[in-house]
Amino acid sequence: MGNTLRVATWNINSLRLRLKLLGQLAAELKPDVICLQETKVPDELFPPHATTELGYEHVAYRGMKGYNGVAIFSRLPLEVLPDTPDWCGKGDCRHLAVRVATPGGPIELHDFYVPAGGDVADREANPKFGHKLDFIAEATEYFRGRQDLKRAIIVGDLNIAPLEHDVWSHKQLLDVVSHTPVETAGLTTWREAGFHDAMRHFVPDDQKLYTWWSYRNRDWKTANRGRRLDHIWVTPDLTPGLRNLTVHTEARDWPQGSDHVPVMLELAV
DNA sequence: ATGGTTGAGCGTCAA
Repeated sequence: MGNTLRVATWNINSLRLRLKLLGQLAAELKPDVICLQETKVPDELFPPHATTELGYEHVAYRGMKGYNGVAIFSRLPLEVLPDTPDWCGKGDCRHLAVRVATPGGPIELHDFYVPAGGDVADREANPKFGHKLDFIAEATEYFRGRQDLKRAIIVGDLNIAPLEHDVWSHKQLLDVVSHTPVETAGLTTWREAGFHDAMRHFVPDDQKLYTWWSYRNRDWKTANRGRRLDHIWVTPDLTPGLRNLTVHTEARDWPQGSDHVPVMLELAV
């Protein structure tokens, strides 16, 4: 009934290396829109036919050499939102916002790749951690300034696992970047600036939910030391339309796969 | 406290 939209998000960790896997994602989940992070490809080297060959006629990307990079593939027409902030003034290709033309009206979609923050959870000792906290604070202020926002979705690798059961061991990860109290509080404050956690809408807070398993565990499935670093948030007006969530865990076993797995939300729009 | 692995692209840096 009505129009449903299937929105997927995936930290692909190199677009060019995993084009075939992107095709597998498209075939298995059949998303209408795919948001990618860590594409690691400068715009001038973006594979020109990658999107149309997969059936996505509309594409937007913002990439740079070596690191970062975001891209959005869509079956529906896209319009890139101009004048989005240059977060922390770094020009580092961590955000892309588009307007997706759905039959039910436009949806504003934000694709984020939040800084990982380095290894030491101290902004004095580790500037990368400070950058992460500053990025979160800027994003919070930006969305606080848009209190009227409706029909909007935030997806991406936010590099923070906010809840106790978003990590394999809450106690053992309290000092580990991605699950420290200052980060989880910061991410929650950002989300509460106007969004609902669409993944936890489907999976209760007391159940484990992961989207990332480190490459450094040889047998990731047995160890199962995962974290929920990837997120999908929606504005409250969209919550009655939430229909289904897929965390495509089997993608962690794809040959030469990413350390993140795709997540897809289906919602009536 | 450390190490474990991966990708970009050729130094290491970032994750």
